[in-house]
Amino acid sequence: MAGVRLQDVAAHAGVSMKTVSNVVHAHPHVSAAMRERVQRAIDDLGYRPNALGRRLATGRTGLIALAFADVRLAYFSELASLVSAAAASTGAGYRLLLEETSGTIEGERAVLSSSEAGLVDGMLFQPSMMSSTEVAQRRGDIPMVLLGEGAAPIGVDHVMIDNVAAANRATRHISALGRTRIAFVGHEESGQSATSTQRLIGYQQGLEESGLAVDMSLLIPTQAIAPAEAARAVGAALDRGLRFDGLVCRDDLAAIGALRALQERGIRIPDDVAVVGWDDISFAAVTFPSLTTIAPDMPALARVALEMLEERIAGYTGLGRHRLVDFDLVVRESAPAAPPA
Amino acid sequence: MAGVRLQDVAAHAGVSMKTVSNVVHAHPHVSAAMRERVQRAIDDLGYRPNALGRRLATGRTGLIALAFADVRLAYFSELASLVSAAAASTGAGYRLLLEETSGTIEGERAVLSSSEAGLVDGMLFQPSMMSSTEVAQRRGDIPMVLLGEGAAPIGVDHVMIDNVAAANRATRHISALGRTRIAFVGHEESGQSATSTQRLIGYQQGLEESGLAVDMSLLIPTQAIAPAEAARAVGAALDRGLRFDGLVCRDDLAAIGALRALQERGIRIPDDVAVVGWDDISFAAVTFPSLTTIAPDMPALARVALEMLEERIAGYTGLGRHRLVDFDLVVRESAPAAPPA
DNA sequence: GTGAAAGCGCTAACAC
DNA sequence: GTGTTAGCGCTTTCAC
Repeated sequence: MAGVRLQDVAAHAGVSMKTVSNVVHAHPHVSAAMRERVQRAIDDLGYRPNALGRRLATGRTGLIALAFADVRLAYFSELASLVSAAAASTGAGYRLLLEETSGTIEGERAVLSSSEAGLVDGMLFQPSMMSSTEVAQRRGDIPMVLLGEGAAPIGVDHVMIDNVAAANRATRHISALGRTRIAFVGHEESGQSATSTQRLIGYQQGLEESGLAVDMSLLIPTQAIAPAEAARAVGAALDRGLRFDGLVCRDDLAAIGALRALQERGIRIPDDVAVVGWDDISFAAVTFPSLTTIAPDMPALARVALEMLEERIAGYTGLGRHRLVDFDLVVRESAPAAPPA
Repeated sequence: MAGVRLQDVAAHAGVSMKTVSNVVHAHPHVSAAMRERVQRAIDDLGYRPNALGRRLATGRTGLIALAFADVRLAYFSELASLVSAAAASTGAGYRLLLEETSGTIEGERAVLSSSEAGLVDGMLFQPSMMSSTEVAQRRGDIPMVLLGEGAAPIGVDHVMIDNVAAANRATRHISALGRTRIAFVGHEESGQSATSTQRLIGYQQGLEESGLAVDMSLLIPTQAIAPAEAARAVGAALDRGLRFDGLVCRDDLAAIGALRALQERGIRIPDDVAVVGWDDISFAAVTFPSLTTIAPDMPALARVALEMLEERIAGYTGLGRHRLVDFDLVVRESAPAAPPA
């Protein structure tokens, strides 16, 4: 039955609204008899509290926005699922409002400047393009935690993994296999993201620590974050004669594309080229060969981000905190462990 | 500035709330001078209308729930992205609330019986387990459109593709390649879903129409909808001596797993076994070999579902409508087109 | 064209 | 323990 109000239940049970409210909220101080009487009225009428009324009165909506480029990217859908579960199991039982920015600056602006206030209690935002100054300007006063590699404004919390360290580790894993020409694929051709920049720095570090020279010709940029585009770029590089025996990929999507480009040309993985991906998306375990990849501790990331957001929602106004969560290198077939020395 | 109310703007501008409201809503009957004066006050104070107040007053929240098993499944994340875009571009500019059921009956119940009313204007729901009678009982009176293969209660709208026809088509595509032992993989071992049932019927039809006998031993069930599980099941079947030269997969996830199981054993695709998937998820185009697969017209599905939902939200109360959207067979490497006869 | 006032459904402080 | 009542911020009818 729609349109049954707290008022109606109270009238039906012959009590006041407050008493009904007490029963609905399982307040301790209600006599059993009263509780039963009210409950009967609730059931009779099929009463369901109206979320909006409650929310207006309490000022809390129980909703948090999760904003990122595109759910179709496996990394983000896995993040969304984790955050959704973590948010639901929090004390407040938050639900998730999904916001896609399509990775464009316009999309990101739209998400931040949505003219209405108060719809969500807070926001988890992974910018792709927006500078930290613009984030600072545009976010209203909504509690916010930033995800990912971009710099964070001074007052905003931020969670990420140490991308430089991870890329370094991936690169050294390949060099430990005795590979000496290690390429990198998947960074933007122009307008490079903070993510790519950090991973490239780590890659370079890894080469240097392995005693390998950095060779700019081994950098294979792509025009989009998509396997097909990575396949095209790697294929083109191979076809114009570029040779390498190891490949660090900006993400698993690039790795999957690279796998295809290599296999199409009869190049064996890992024998001829060892490949390391990034993100450990679920498909990484079932490609053939399966992908060795950097696995961010996603559950921790979701948890930490949500914890900080809850603190912000609760009123914490300290300076922006910067948290690193762990990562691991998951070793699979595309770049196996080095044989013991 | 937080906490600036319509009231405050009115006071600041020295006008009534109604006038401010008129300006905010770009009402025609406001003098230019007044409009400017009010606008200045809005800007001065940094006023942003509070979503909750508005929603309480209008009764519309501008939110719709999208409920399905798990966003991490590529089919669902692609659906979510499409629906999100379509919803945003609708007149009402709906935003998406993401609800995951984890494909369990408990999860589905939780989504339907969320005790609060009024949070969302309507709901798009793809049940995996719940019977149509239970859906009918549990959905309150919230406007709802069902997605997917399950039967719909009499009063509820429903969109899907013709699964029987699609499975038939997939099967005949393989038989047209001259294959005679065509297996099916990916249906549940027990507690079979409506989805699997319909696809199996179409598979059987396709065999019969191709003059092939149905052989129950060629049915390879899996214990979960996941590539790794399909790889295990197909691998086990091969290892115990099952032989087939064609494979219809319940979905692309099963197909990806099957690809791996076959390749691990040196079986060539499509030469030894032709494989057809289902859903045309983005990875289907970049596996090696790439997947021939059933491609539902997802944009149409999102559009039709949303249209019907909007009509329901607007008050339409007719009987449940049942809409089929188109599908196509996308031919790629894993099961190429038959050579001309 | 602009203003006053009555809700929308609920919560919570305060009184009984 | 239970009832009263004043909001939460906005929309909207109806006067002016």
